[in-house]
Amino acid sequence: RPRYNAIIGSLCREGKVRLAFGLQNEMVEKGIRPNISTYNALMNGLCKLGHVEGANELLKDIVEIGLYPNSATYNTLMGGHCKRGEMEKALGLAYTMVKSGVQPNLITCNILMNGLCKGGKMEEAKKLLIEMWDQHKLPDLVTSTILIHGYCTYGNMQEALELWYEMLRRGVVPDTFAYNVLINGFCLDGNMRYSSKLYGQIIKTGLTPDIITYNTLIDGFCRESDFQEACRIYDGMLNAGLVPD
RNA sequence: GCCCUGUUUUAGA
Repeated sequence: RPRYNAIIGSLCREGKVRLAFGLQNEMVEKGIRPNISTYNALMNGLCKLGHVEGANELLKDIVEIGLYPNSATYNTLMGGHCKRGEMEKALGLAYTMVKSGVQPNLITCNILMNGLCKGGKMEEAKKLLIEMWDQHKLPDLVTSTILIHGYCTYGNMQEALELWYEMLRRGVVPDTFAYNVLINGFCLDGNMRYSSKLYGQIIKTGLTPDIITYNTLIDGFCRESDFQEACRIYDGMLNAGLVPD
């Protein structure tokens, strides 16, 4: 069963939901009962395609079968609503979740945080962050990256930097993903000196810049009409053994 | 090694 779930999970992540449902049928035919993780994966696939109502129907099936929705079940649905900007529904689900005796976890918070930031509700996001501290759900790298991305998107680089340093002070270690977010923020801000500095930091800390790091920098230099530097970055990318996408 | 959260580029309307 775990093997089926793993395959169904990755199919759903790629949006091949039809195939995933086919595999689920195959499981049943072989007498393997799909468990909650199987259904969570399928719900995730539907949500990724924007079919949140389909995922909701699946939730009803889950309960009818006698399976118990867990935190991943609710998190998946909440993420689907957040992606459509339906924050009220997402928050309503958080309430349903608690009422059903399922504890929201850090991922629940991160999903809500992302929904708020993407919707431009940075004040609400800040409130959620405070509430997380109160509930002893310490923000992790993902939480911080979401908030930093939010501030970068709205051009508030000083707030983004403050959060970055606050995160470092807490001993959270950024990965290439997090660096990419901040680099992009400075690129959008036209501050290629800082972007380049951060690129250097990635390497200095023993991390590896990825294709997105390079794409971001190339785009940043092109926006500044510094095509010479953009080409140098491009060459650096090839030297690093990466293939342009 | 079963499921859920964070990053780049995207014309027109």
